[in-house]
Amino acid sequence: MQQLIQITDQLRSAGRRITKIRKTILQIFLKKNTPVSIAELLAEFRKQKISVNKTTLYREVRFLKEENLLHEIRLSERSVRYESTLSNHHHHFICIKCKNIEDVELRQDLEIEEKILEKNKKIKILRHSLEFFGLCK
Amino acid sequence: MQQLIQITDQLRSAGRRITKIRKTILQIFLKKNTPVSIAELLAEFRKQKISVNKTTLYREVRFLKEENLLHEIRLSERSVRYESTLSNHHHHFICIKCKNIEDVELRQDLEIEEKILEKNKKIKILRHSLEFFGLCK
DNA sequence: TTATATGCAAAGGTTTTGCATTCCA
DNA sequence: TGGAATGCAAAACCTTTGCATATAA
Repeated sequence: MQQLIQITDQLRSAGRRITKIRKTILQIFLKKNTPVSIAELLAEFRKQKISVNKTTLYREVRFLKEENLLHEIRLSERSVRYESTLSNHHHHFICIKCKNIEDVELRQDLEIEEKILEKNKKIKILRHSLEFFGLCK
Repeated sequence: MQQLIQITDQLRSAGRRITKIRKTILQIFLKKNTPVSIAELLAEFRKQKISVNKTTLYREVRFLKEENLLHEIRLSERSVRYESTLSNHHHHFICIKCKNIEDVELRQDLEIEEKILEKNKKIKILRHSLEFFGLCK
């Protein structure tokens, strides 16, 4: 996987180590295309029979966020979710019944609206987060 | 306040009581135009020297949400925020430095995009949540 | 060999629950 | 008077912290 090598090189040159746990986390995020919670990460580790402490996962995920490799998403649940920053920019559709999360893309994204807002309000927009809620099936 | 009378009538005819606490909560939400957290509600009660327990606030806010009078917003912080459903549909801009929240409106909202998504994905969209993050001043 | 990564236990912050009591219609 | 609302304490849940130990480079 090209992306994984690129990331591990980046981390290594910043003096970080590529441990089994860190590599597994990166692989999970590169494989999944919907946002992942810590609980789901833990479950995936259990499934792969790799032992890990939840504190480590919390710490890792925060670290990867600081490295700009993950970003945070808060949906209508307590726990936070994370998603790889390497996937194309997109939004989410969440089914309020089955809680399933799907990626969605807009035909035309929000750059134009952002430019207008920046000008009118004299602000600088760095990112946005857009979620649609409804029913699937 | 016209809106308050309308709401209290609605609640009363559903067999609910208009207590001082409930009325105060409603007034706070009708006055504020940005999303309010439980901690902020508590502070506002203290300011008005009205005694209230935080459990009551959590319960009230959930009740008002079930009555479709409030809806929930999750920004990049632990606690949930609530906002009156009676205010015009809008989005939010959050300054990542000073944490200030501002209402923003799009020149053209997302109905068209929603229709396209509904058709392409065979889903039903009920609502959306859009937040911009950046820097103010 | 040494800074980085991990595990464990405990603490912290937010939200919910159970139950007894109060109070509005 | 009876159902609704409230308060209080404790529990539940998610996340962070402190510190000791292990480990990759």
